[in-house]
Amino acid sequence: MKYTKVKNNFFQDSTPEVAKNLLGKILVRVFKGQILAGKIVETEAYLDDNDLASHSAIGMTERNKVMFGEPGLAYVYFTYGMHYCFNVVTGEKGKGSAVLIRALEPIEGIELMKKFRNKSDIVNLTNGPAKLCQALKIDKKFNGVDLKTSPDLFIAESISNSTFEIVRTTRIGIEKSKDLPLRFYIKENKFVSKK
DNA sequence: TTATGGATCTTCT
DNA sequence: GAAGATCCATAAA
Repeated sequence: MKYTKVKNNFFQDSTPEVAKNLLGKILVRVFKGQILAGKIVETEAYLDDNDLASHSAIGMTERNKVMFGEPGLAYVYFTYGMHYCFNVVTGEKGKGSAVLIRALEPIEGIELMKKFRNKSDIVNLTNGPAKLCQALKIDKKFNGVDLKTSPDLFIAESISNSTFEIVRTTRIGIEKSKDLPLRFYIKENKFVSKK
């Protein structure tokens, strides 16, 4: 296999730590034998404590229960009547914390991504949480899937050892807990959704 | 180039 | 019945 999955304990660290460590890693999706892969360039942490913007802040519900599951699960939710967003469950089981993947840099399967997105410009393929779900055909079927064992959706180690600068700032697209510095992205990367 | 509003539907109150 | 971890087309400047 060209892509090597990250270790099982990768997801157990504190949520901001995992959010930071996810930068540069590869999100791999296998669709009907074809590989769709992208480098993770932007993430946001959603905590279990003192974070009103997190879905888990209201306690466990039918919608967010996956967030309270074991680290390494995929939490995929539907929002705004038309969009999916993809998260990775982190930290301790039962707490309710996760990392939202906000943007990717396409690596492989770009033609298929263009087809799914109905767009031709590469930058617009995966530079947003709902866009990357559309490009990789991630929908609610993946909610609760274990990224540690799933053959068709997982996180892989970085391909090159190239270093990059990480920017840490406040999250976007939310109304509560806006002041928490829980958004991470790769500096100077044009696939980041917003500066 | 920035601002604004519409799409569209699940979940929770 | 209201809001939402968004995106896109269109309008205004």
